[in-house]
Amino acid sequence: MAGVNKVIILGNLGNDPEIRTMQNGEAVANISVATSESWIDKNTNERREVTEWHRIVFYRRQAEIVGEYLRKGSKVYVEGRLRTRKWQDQNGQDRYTTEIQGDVLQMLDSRSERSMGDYQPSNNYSRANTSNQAPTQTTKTQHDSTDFVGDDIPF
Amino acid sequence: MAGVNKVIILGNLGNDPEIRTMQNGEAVANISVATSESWIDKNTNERREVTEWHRIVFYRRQAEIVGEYLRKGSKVYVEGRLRTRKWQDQNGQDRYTTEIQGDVLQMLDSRSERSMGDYQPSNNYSRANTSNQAPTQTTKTQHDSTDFVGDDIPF
Amino acid sequence: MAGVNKVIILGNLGNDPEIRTMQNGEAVANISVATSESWIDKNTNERREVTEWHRIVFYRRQAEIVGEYLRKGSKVYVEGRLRTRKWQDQNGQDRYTTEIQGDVLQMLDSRSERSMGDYQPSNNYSRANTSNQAPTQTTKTQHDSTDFVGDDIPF
Amino acid sequence: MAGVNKVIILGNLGNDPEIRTMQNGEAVANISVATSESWIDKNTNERREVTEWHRIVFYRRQAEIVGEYLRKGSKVYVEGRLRTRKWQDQNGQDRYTTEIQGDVLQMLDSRSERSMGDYQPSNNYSRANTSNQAPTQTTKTQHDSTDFVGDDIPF
DNA sequence: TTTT
DNA sequence: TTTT
Repeated sequence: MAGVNKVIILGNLGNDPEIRTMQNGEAVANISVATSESWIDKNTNERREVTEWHRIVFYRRQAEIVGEYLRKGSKVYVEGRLRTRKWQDQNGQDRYTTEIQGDVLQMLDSRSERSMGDYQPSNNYSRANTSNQAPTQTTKTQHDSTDFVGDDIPF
Repeated sequence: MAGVNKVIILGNLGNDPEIRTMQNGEAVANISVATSESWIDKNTNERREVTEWHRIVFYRRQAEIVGEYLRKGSKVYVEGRLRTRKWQDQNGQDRYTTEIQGDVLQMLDSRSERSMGDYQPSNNYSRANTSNQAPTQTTKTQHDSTDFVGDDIPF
Repeated sequence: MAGVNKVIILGNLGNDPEIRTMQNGEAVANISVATSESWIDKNTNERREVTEWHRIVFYRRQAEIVGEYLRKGSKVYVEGRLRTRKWQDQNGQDRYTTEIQGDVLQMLDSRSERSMGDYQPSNNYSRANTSNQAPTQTTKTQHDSTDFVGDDIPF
Repeated sequence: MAGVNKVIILGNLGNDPEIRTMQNGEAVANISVATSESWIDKNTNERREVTEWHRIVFYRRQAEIVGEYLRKGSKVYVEGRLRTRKWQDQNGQDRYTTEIQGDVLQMLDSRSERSMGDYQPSNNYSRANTSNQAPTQTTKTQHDSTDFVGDDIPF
C-alpha cells in the first residue's frame, strides 16, 4: 500500500451531466469538464489556446447533487483520483479509458447565475436536500484504511 | 482562458525510464508510476488492493534527470497536468491516450538507496550537472501567460 | 534541497486588497481569503460552521492584477506556498506570522459579476494590460533550480 | 459553506514527534517538518537555500501511528488544512499560531531505513496494529457535510 | 510493471 | 462540448 493519486480540476462543463442508476439503485454521474491553457506563440506572436477535456465520474449522493445542480456551462472545482478502465471494443480489442473519480465537488457559480439560466431540475435524485438551495461543497466520506469497505464501484 | 488542471502522483516506477530524443535534439522521458489503494472487503473481511498505473512524460532537462537518476523501483513525487492525445490505430480508428505531463519532479529515494542498487548511469543526457550527486527536486520553468512561447511539444 | 510546500485555497476575499509598492517600485498585494467548513453537531443536531482566514501575498505583475480586478467578496483560486515570517512586537518579543505566498491566481467571478458591482479600478498598477478585460488566470514564472535568481522578496 | 483549504507538505521531521493524550484519552501528535527551496543568487552567483518549518498536528489513530513510526529525520508526505489558533501569552496579549491539521499521512522511508536507525518504539499508542510492520499510508475519515459530527478538536 |  |  503506497502512493498518492490526486487530481484537481477547475473548469466548466461542456454538456449537461449524464446520470445513470446502478443495479443497486445508486446514482452515477458523468461530467465532461474543460480546462485550457493559453500562451503567445513566439513565432507568429499570436495568442494560442489549447483545451483539455476531463471525464469525471461521481457516485451516490454526489452523483445526485451533480444531476440536480450542474448544467452545461457550470463552473466546478473537483478533487479526485485517476482511474484507467479497460474495456473491449466491438472488435474485441482491448481499449483503455482514463477518467477521474471525483471525491470532492465544489460548485462555483453564484446563486444568481444558477437561477438566471434555464435551470430545470430534471431528475429525482434529491434525497436529503429538499430545499431549493444548492449545497456548494460535498465531500465524499473517504476511506480510512481500517473502515473502508468494499462497495460496488466497478474497478 | 480558464481553469486548473493539476495532478499529484507519488509512487514507484514499474520499469526503467524510456528516453528518446526529439528531432530538435531535446530529450523526452516516459515513466510508468504505480499508486495503490487498499481496503478491507466487508463481505469477505479480506484486505484488497487495486493498483493504478500512471504514464508520465517529462521534457528537456527534466527528461535528462529522469534518465540519469531514476530506475525501476524508484520512488518519485510528480506534479503535472493531464493531457489526452488522439492517435490512430492500424485500422485508422481514433484512439485516445491520457498521460501526465510532468512539471515538478522530486526523487524520494535516499542517496544510500540510490547508490546501493545496480545503479548505472546509462545515457549521456547530463549537461549541467557534472557531479555525481543527484538533484532531488527539479521544477520546470512554468509559462507565465506573457512569456510562454510555443515549443515543439506535440499536443 | 528537498520537499514540497504547496497550498491550495479557494474562497472569497473578506476585504478589498491592500496594495503597496516596494522600494524598487514593484507592487505587493495582500488579500485575506475565507474558507469555511460546516458539519452537523451530533450532540445538538445543529449545523455548525467554522471559518478560516488566510493571508495571501502576491508580488509584481500578479499584485497589479490583484489590485485591478479583485474586491471584497471576490471569489478566487490560489496556489502558493507557506511562509512564516519572524518579526518583533513593540516589546521586542519575537512574533511569527504565517502567510501564503501566491504563485497561481485564478479569478472565479463571471465577468457580469465583476462589472455588476461598484467596480472602480482605484490604482495605477496596470502596466501590460491596457484593455478593460480581466485576465482570469495568471501563473507566476516559477524558478527552476538553475535559473531562479535572488530577488527582493524579503524572506 | 464554501471553499477549499488544502496543504501538501513533503519533507523531513526536524525532531521526534511530540505525543500527548487528550482528556478523553485520544492521542494528539505534533511534528515539525522542513521543506526547503534553493536557487542561485544572481548577484553573488552563489547557491542559496531557505528552509521553512511546518508545524503539523494529527489526532487519534493517525497520532498513534505518528508516535509509533516517525522519528527525527523521517521523510513524510502530508495532506492537511490550515488552521490558525488564537491564544494569549503571559501578558494577556492575543497571539496567533498557524498550523496544519493533518488529514493524510504517508511515510516515505523504506523499511530498511526505518529499521536501520536507532528505532525504538517508545510509547503505547498502538491499538489496532500489533504487528511490527508500519502502515505506509493512513487516510483519516473525512467528513461528509451530512455525517461529520462535532468532536473534541479545539478549533 | 512498482511498492508495502 | 465549456469558458475567457
